[in-house]
Amino acid sequence: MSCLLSSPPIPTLSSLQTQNPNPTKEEWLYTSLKSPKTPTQLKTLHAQIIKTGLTQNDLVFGQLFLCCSISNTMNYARHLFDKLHHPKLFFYNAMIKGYSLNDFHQDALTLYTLMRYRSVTCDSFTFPVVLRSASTLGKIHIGKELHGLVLKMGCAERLIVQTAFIDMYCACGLSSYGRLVFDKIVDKDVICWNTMIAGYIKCGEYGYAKEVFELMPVRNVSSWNTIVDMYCKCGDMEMARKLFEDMPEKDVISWNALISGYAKIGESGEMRRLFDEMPRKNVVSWNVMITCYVHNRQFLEALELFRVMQVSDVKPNEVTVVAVLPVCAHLGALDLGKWVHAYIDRNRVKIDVYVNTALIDMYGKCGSVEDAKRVFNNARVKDTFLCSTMIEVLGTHGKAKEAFTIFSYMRSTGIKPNDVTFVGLLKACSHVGLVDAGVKYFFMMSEEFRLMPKVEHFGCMVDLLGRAGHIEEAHELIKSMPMDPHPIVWGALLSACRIHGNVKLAEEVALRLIELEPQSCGNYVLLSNIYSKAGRWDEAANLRRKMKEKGVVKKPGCSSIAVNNVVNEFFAGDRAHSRSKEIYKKLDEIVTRLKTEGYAPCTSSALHDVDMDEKEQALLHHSEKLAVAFGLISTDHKTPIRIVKNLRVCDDCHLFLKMISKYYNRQMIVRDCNRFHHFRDGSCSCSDFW
DNA sequence: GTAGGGTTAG
Repeated sequence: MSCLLSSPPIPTLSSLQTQNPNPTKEEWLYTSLKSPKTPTQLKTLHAQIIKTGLTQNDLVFGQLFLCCSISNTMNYARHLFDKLHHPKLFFYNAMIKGYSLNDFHQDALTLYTLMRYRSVTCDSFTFPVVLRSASTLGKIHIGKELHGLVLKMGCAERLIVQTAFIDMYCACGLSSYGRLVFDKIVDKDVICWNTMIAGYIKCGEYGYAKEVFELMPVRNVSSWNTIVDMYCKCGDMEMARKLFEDMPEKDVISWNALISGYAKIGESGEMRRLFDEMPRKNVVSWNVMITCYVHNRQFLEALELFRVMQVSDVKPNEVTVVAVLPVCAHLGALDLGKWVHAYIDRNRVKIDVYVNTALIDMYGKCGSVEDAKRVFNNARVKDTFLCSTMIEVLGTHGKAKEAFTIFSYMRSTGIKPNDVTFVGLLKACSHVGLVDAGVKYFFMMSEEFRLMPKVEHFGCMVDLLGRAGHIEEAHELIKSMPMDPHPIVWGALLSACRIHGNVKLAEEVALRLIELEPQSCGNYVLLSNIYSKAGRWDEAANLRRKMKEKGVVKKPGCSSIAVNNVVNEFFAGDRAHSRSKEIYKKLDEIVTRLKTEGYAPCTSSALHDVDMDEKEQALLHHSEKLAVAFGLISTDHKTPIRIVKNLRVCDDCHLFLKMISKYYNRQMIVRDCNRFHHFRDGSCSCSDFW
């Protein structure tokens, strides 16, 4: 839908008249076809071409194909193409070029094969385009065949064709073949040299790249940029910096290359200095910066830069929003995410499969499955990533059946699942306890799709079996794993033991885990909770002493809630918020109210070795309780409260939230570190199973 | 020919 919005309208006759007072119908149509169109507009234009009798006019009709390609509607172009009885070479070229520009390289190659089968002779316009597709897909046999053909046809001397061969061979990993072509060329231009250098870099042969660079008789900015980027890619920033300083002239790409070099090694300080210093910035400069901040988990810096970018003279594009959306996802800031989505529509940012994937992930992680589904259904291009993301979202929200439907969709449309797809499916099964389905998918992976289960898949299976109470089977599965079980796998077994009260095995597993990752607090906390629940206070105390000795600090619980686009963070017992007084007052009121309804704090969740009263206090000031209290005083009663927590929700908070949803008649959506809880009318979507 | 992008087990 947003694609419809993003197409500029067809220019009217009057708007063109300012440049050309009397355009002919032909000129008018040709000009119209220069900018992207919606499918409806394309149909209208096609009808006009037929009406005007211009179907024989290669220039106008060919432009229609090219217009389809810039409008992302290659299906329509193909529909028109298939109606032609004997398509001319010109139309094959236009179609292949269209496919290639839209990155449908397989379609480009298939059409090329059809063309050969129909004995249509290619020309020098066909070769570079087909070569590009062949090299992108690494189809060396097509590349070689083309090479033979070109030699036979005698158009091998064209520099552009030669250059395309160098590129193709190098992209297929055969730099020595590329070098043979390169060496035979008599009048090499600078593009040819640059392609050879880039080819060596693609093959990881940096030494040769440098050698060719030094041999160049004339270098342009691109040559320097390529070589500077090469040093950045290897992380040799010293050399990159030296070359950058030596460059006779620099353009924005030179600066971007260097900045992204610092970004890659995480030196955000030096990156920022250069960014502030550069004379002119383009959209890539901003994107490199924002992406780097996101990767370094400097989310607030990323958002701030995105804000500054909007008042700069550079417009954000699809790459920018793909960088920013994960920030919303991470913060669970639904309103902010929705704002970015609206921004995309309002500013006609191109919506491609990356943007859609990021949107689905954002909506999923912000708790709005409905919005995620809407984006999925409207997505014109669906690929493995997009579908896997949708499956993952449905799974974490406990909608296993719908996740299976997406998987069936993938199978019926030929979208190949990958290992991540199966992680999503297995997770979906384990959240709702569908053991049989999980086992089915686990075996399907290798038997039907030739994907070997990785440690992640074993982790999911242990979780699935363990949660459903098949603890022994889960344990057996770990023992039978072909690889070393990652601590996460043992962790899955441990939490199963916790749910099903298997103290004996829990102890064994937890001690092993503590040995494996002595600095991770979670294992101590889990085991200590298990001891406390079993009334083994001494051992719980012992464990805490051990923790202290090893200098392990308990990761503080932190919950965040976004109100009016401001993210409010709360730590347990935190009094830093500006409305702290009101929040604690509200919390007192809630507790008093819920106690009259039968709420009794379940103190076994508290780790502290203190008396009952203090234990209760610590419990009552858990971060999610503070966040909920804040939500209740700062939003109206119809607004669902959305909270993101960094740890797992404890038993007590879970009960507390269920009761609030009933007695305060409030919907609450809580994302903990591994799933969603939708609280409503006194119950939770996880069925107390988490 | 050169800079920037999406999913992943406790």
